[in-house]
Amino acid sequence: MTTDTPCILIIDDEREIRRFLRISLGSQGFAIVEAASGREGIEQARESAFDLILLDLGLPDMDGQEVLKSLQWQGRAPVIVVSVREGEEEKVAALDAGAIDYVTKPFGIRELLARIRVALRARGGAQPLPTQLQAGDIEIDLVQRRVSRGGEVLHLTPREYAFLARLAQSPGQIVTGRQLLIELWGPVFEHNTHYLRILVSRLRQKLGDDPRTPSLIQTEAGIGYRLMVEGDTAP
Amino acid sequence: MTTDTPCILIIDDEREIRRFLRISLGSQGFAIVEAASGREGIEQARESAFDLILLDLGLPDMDGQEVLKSLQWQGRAPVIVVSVREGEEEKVAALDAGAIDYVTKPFGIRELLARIRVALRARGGAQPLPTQLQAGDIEIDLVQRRVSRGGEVLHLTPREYAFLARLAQSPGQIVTGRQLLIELWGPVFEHNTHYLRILVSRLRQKLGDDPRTPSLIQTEAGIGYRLMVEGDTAP
DNA sequence: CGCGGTTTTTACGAAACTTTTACGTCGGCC
DNA sequence: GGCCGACGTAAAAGTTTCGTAAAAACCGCG
Repeated sequence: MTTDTPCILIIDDEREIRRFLRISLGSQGFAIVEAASGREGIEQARESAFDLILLDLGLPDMDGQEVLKSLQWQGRAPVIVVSVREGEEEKVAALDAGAIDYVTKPFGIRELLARIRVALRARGGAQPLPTQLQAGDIEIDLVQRRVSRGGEVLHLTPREYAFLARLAQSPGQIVTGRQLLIELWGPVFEHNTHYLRILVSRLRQKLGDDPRTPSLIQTEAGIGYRLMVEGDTAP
Repeated sequence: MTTDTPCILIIDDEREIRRFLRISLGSQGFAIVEAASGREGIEQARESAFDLILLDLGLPDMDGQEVLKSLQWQGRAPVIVVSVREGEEEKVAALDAGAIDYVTKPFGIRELLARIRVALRARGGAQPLPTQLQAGDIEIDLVQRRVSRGGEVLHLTPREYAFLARLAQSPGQIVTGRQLLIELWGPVFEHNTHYLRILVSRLRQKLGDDPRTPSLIQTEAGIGYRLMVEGDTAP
């Protein structure tokens, strides 16, 4: 369940809403399962484990409170209620019935996404290693601001770390030399490409990466650099 | 801490709001502590453990995001943001900065109470924060406000202890010099970096830590400091 | 007021980091 | 082959950041 692609169950009877959510959430890297009725939703939730459930309270076949209650079992996924009803009593009832959040339609998708992130953070974020990625025998921990090689901690200068962290934020993708210069030094330094070469040289030495056959920091001549990673655990 | 009377910290500059919340929440059996400024709030939060923090983003002395960031250490209390600003960007920024909920003023007190119950409910399953940690032959007890070396209690000045305690609250992580200055001295002292150097120098002497090969307080030049603790190499 | 403990100011040598400078390498192309 | 451009490496020079000591200002307290 809590793999690199969080799985979300959407329980809503309106086809349009489901479509909207499926597209919006899907583009954020979530796996989506849909249910068009309370009965179907409860069934789905029983059958497989989800990381989060989005529940519309205004379902035709069952009372929202009933559905909420049915979703409360051990090891359940957190439920965010999405509803047209703004009444305070509704909200209190839903929250006290086990929902962890209540969003009223129409809602901003960006806010909903942020609240989903909160819910997922609260659920799996208890572990002390949320944003960590591996590339060969190199480990990059963006929370602890630490890079280690085979368990041994490496000491990187601020610039070196900033460079590596920037590449790590776009794992596997090319980052333009120009972009790196602008982001790390400022727009004025856009053309000081030799800064990058020196930085990369020192970094490769510290990381133990052969520039002839680089397995970590790859040079794309005339373009920029890219960080090769394996099975990245993106946030 | 998590006894039968949950303790809530209210950070808001408006006296009326504080009064209203104190009465409303107090009648529900919560213990209330108030802070009228961001700085005071951060201090309170650092000194004692709360079950929940209610934070107004529109504080006069500090930027809301700054306060929120400063409240994000290990074993922290969940933060519910209370704000007059309705903008979606504001909400997203606050939620992504670590808040677990965002309520816009004016709010219904019943809804706020329900959301508080949700937050406390979620916290129940959280891991107990380490109030005592070891680093080499140094022992730090955050409850008793005591630091000892090989069983012998060390005498630290208030500033020295505050510094060490702040590092201890994010064990293994880097704490920015800027952040330390803001949290220990106030936003005005953001650039007095030499305060930190002097403090660290005296601390290392007392703790018996060689600055050339520090095993306790590690300097990350240009960034900040980090406290090395037992088993810090992330599993 | 004077006192002990603490914080802040002041000053300077040492260390770390960045930038400059210089030179070597690889590969394409006339 | 030899020139050229893009890249990699090494070491020196320059700049910023650190660590430490000592003196001065501050502060609560008897």
